[in-house]
Amino acid sequence: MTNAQFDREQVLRAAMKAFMYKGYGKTSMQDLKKVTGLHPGSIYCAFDNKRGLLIAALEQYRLDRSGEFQAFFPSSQPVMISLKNYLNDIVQGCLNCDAPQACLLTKALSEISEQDEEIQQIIAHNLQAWQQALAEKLEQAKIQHELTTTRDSDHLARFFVMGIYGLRTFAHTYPKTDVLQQLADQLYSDICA
Amino acid sequence: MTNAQFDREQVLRAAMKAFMYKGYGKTSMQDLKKVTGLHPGSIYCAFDNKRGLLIAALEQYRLDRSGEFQAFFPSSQPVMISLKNYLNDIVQGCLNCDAPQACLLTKALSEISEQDEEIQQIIAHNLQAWQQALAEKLEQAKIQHELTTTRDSDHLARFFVMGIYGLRTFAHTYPKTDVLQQLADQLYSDICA
DNA sequence: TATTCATTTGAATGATCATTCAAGCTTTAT
DNA sequence: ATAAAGCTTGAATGATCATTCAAATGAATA
Repeated sequence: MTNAQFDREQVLRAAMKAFMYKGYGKTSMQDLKKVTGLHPGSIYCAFDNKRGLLIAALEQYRLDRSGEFQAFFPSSQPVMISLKNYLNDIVQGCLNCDAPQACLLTKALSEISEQDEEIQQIIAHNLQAWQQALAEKLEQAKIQHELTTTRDSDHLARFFVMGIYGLRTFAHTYPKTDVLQQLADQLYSDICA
Repeated sequence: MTNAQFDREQVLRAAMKAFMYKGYGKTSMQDLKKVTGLHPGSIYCAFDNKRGLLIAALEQYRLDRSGEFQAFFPSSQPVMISLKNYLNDIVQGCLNCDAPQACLLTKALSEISEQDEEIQQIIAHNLQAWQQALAEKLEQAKIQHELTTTRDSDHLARFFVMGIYGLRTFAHTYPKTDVLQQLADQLYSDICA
């Protein structure tokens, strides 16, 4: 019943990419067959159905992004420097049209939120975990006196993620480096103030 | 060939609502038949096809929102008061689950952007027109000395719309009045600063 | 080598979709 | 009242979709 003949991570990353590019609804099983190299039967055996594949891909996305996030914050470096690098990386990601232009989480959230409560919960939970991780970094920055503000770390983190959601949407309408960078810089300095 | 036997605006608003709720892809012609009260043949006669109906609905949405926007800024009232009211109204809109939770423009942008260049252009154009209208209001506020900042009105307007995009996405993950209001207030005061 | 068992495979299935169109109906003009 | 024209109607069409399953294949054991 279960199997692991194929590279699960590679399959999930291929599915992720397809879902990000076309959206969940418009990604057909034929598309998924093509990009994963798996035949329909194998996909159904491993993930139950298309929805199961999305759920597994969301989990892989969470793992990948979580690792990526932590890698941006080495203990050897001031937190706020890392945060700026992280933000700049997101700006670059918005401009790189070939790769995942949008975040899988926000893309899927926008598409599915009204239709599938369970998936909405998964996505909301992942986004909140990301926000919480950011809040922890900001709290650490406050403790290390890199960041001096009376505002609550949770409050700051919420505003920061809101800004990034907005930045990604904005990039869809106007993908120019300088404007996006300016917006990101403004967001960063509003956090510091 | 052409006809106007039915109430075009009413039909387009019904279609808008359906597209906002289910998304373009998942809204079937049967759904559209149900909500518009029009038979498939009539829809094809009036709008060519489903895509044509979307384009017409986007135009109606632009008209509706444009009127709504201007109504928020009566000349009898300070611009910045109107802006705050407008922002608060958006916060309420994010919480009103029954009605268009999301903006049709951003919802369609997220779903269609990679697939249909022409529709992407229409949406991007509409969003930029909205941003431009905001920039004009901010410029007016500066002239009337309601707003004292060295920052460019275009820059401010971009940051503002970015914030609203982000607010709407945030609301999908965490639709609590107080948190959204706090984020909106923060956005407003960051514009003023 | 022969046999058994699990996996892979892709064609078949049934549902749903956007779109079309010919028949029926209403309206308008004479 | 009659005829012509256009509009409404919803069943039919052909394509595409997610999903299934029986046959083919390969691996493992004896």
